[in-house]
Amino acid sequence: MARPPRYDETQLLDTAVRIAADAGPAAVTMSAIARASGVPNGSIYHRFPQRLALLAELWLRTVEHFQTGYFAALQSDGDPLRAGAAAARHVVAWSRQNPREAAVLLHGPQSFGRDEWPEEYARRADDGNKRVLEAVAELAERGGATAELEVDRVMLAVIELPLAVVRRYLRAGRPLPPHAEELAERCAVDLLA
Amino acid sequence: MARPPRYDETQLLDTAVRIAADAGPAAVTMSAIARASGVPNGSIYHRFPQRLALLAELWLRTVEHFQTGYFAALQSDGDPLRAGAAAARHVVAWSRQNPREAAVLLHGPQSFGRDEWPEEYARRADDGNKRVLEAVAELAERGGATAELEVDRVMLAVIELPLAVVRRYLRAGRPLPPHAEELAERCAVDLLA
DNA sequence: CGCAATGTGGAGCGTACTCTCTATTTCATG
DNA sequence: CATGAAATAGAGAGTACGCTCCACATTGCG
Repeated sequence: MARPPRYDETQLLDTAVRIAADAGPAAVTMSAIARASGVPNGSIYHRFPQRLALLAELWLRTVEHFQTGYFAALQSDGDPLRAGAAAARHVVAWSRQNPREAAVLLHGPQSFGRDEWPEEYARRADDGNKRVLEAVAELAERGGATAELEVDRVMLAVIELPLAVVRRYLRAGRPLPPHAEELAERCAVDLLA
Repeated sequence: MARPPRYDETQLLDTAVRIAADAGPAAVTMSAIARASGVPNGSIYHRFPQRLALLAELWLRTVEHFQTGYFAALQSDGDPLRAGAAAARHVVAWSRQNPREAAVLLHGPQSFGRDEWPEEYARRADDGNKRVLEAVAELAERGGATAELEVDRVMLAVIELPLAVVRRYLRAGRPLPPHAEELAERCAVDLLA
């Protein structure tokens, strides 16, 4: 016995991602989302109690979307070298298929107000981070890397380095070249070997 | 026959760098600089005609400061492998000595309004970029790399990868660990070999 | 000392943004 | 059809920021 919702969070977050990718996180204002989506100002506050909650959801939705595929790639192969290669390749491939979400990822949580998020969101972000760190640490162990410097190198190979490849092109406003996956995978393998 | 200046650009830019490093580029407002430096609002506009000019100078001063040492490292050795290793190590060492400026570097020019800079500043930024690209391309050539994928790999090894090492720690708010230089150099060598 | 030249300092205008508040709309149900 | 729960819509209060303006201060020089 109630009026059905006319807008949903997804629609608003999609608009917010588009704005963030095109004009940076600072441009993701409630007014901008209202203008771009046609949803009135007040209706947005019906879905998100405050701007920081919207930014937090925007970040978490994006990073969690990324991580599902990333974990799958990391565990796709028993051989740690091949698993690492698959993970590195996945980062680039996913970014190619989701360039706007990739742009969000590259900005990092701080740009979306991470330090002022309500506890609940901060915890969700920490959990996700922890899962990634554990998965990569396990990969390093399977590969025989134990020293801190060795683990750092694995982390670099399967996360930071492929992201650096993506960043290099997206920051310049250019699309990813066809050989980007190849580049990231080969470099990752070289660092892991 | 005139009143001597009481404040100078350096003082204001130093404050701006501190704010940018601690709270992000968006926090670098004219009001924030005025509050943090004790220089009145109006006096800042005596040095910088508009906010974007200040942001542009902040970015350019930082990146040019970085590049002087970087070029020296790139040309420090005739052997391309050793030169690349020195460059990678320099990126980390410089970031360790200048953590706030390094934080600025990691944000990238877009975060400082690059797309809306007056022509003059945009050109200066382009020139600096071009010099770096040329220097790295020359290094790649000396190392026998000619294919586009090979040049990209060199670019990754001597710029993006060491920056990724720095980013990993600074983004988390932690200081660079003692072995960071070693990590960046070894990984760079592996990618160059 | 008076003058010209340059720098200062802070009040304040216009704008944009976050968030609130409330009248209004919509729909399942009795 | 009347009712009430849930959602909408948009005006507007409060705040911060970019930038302007101009009365005033500080110097070197004649």
